[in-house]
Order: sequence, then structure tokens, then C-alpha cells
Amino acid sequence: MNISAAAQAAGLPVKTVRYYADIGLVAAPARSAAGYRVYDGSAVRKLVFIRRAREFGFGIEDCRDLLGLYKDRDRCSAEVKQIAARRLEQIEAKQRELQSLHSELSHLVEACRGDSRPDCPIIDYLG
Amino acid sequence: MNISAAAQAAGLPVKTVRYYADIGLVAAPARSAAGYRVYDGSAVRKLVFIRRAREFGFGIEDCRDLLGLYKDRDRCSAEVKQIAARRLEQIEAKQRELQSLHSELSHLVEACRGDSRPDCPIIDYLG
DNA sequence: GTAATCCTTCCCGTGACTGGAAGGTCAAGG
DNA sequence: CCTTGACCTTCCAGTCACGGGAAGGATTAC
Repeated sequence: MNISAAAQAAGLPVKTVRYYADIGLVAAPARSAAGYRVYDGSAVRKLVFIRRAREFGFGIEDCRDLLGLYKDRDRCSAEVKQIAARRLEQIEAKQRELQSLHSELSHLVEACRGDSRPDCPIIDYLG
Repeated sequence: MNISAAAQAAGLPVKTVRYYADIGLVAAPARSAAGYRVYDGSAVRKLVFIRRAREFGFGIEDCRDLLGLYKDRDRCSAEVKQIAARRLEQIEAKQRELQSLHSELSHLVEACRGDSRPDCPIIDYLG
């Protein structure tokens, strides 16, 4: 399996697959005689795992830890849960921030007539 | 007014104030005989304006446009409203994304016992 | 044989700064 | 007058997680 087949199977761009090996997030793949990277099903499963974790917004370092726990059959689920709970807190913090921004900005947008006249509560608020 | 006084008055780091002049977001300040940047109240007001816009999450280019509209007494409020409405849509899109992530991840975290045993719905879902 | 498609490495760019090094300037105290 | 410390300057590098593209070698299909 060459890199483009592996990337497609994992649902990732080729560049990203190379990048993950460069930073040591996945093991460096074997090479063909011509120097091409050679992937197998196990490597693809790890790439899929990382893609899903990234879709949840886990950072690369969290992915590294999660992948370690994935490969370790003797892990404690507590370790996994701790990482996930931390991410959940990040998400909730961001949600609170966005909620506050949305509330303020939507009031301003509603109060702005949006016509050809210059008076504007949005500008007034910022200035 | 030297840069640190201006930065403090605007509520921004010194580095950021320099950066905004470097990229032409604000006009290059006058210089003292020794080459120090010299700021006045008008420049500080513009920096405060940018800080508030950035706090709403407007990008630098939006800030550039908003600052232009701020300085233009003949602006149409419609132009301001359009920029703000676009930002509001970005916020709402991000909120939907986070809502979806939160829903999925919180279910997984709740379903994970988080003890010393290895079975873990979070890892199962990712793998 | 050759053209198209793959693969490789390498370097630069993203957004909006932030940190730090090397060196010049200024005000206060001894 | 000298020093000390706080300020200022420029420039370079790093952040995060890649993406774009160039230069050049390998493989594959016709």
C-alpha cells in the first residue's frame, strides 16, 4: 500500500499522513526499494483513530497519549476519561465564550438599521 | 507618550501595538529624536477600537475595514452591519460545531466508568 | 518509448501574535 | 561622572497543524 492509498483509506490528505510520521505521532513506515513509504492495515487503523480524535478537537499531544492508550490493552479507562473530560471542559469554555460574544453582537446587529445613514450602534460600541 | 504608555492605555501588549503598525493596520507613529515611537490620544483611541473588535473575534482584515468605517463619518451603517452579520454567522457556525462535538463527547465520557479496568467506550468509538 | 501519474525531499506560508537576543537611550541615585 | 535599571529599537524564530509548490526520481499504461 503506497501513501496515497493509505491516506484515502484513512480519510486523510497525503501531506497529513507524512506529517504524522515526521513528528513521530505514528511509527515511521517501512520503505520500498525505491524509497516509497509502505503502509499496512494496522497503520491505517491508527491513522483512522487519529483522524477521529482530531475531529473531536484533540490536539496532537492528546492524540499521542490516546494512541498510546489505544495500543495498551492494560490501560485504565480512567486515563482515557481524564483526557476526554479535559477536552470537554475546553469545549464548554469555548461555548461559554461564544455564547457571550453572540449575545452581545446579536444585540448590536439587531439595533443597527443597516441603511445608508452613518449612525451605527456597532461602531458606537467599538469606538 | 511612549509605546508602553500607549499600550497600557489601550489595554494591549507592547508587541501587539508594534505589530499593528508593522502590518499597516494603524498608521506608523511619529518618532522621537532617538527613534522612539510617539503616540497621542487619537492613536490610542484607534488601538482601543481594534482591541474591542478583536475581542469580538473579528479578523485583522475585518478590523481594517471597520477602522476605515469608524474614521469615515459618511459611512453607511449597512456596511458595518454586513461585516458584523458575517461575524455573527461565523460564531453561529462554530457554536453548532461545538454543540455537536459536545453532545457526542459528553455521551462517551458519561458512558466511561473511568476506573482501573481497560474497557472504554471512548477508545472503542475512536478505534 | 513516452506520457501521465505517482513518489520523494525541501522550503515557505498561514493568523496573530509572542519570546528572546543584541544593542541603543534615558532618568535617577551615589 | 558613572552606573544601574528600565525603557526603547530591530530582527529572527517559534507557535499549531498542516497546505502549496518546486525540483527531481519511480512506476505504470498505452
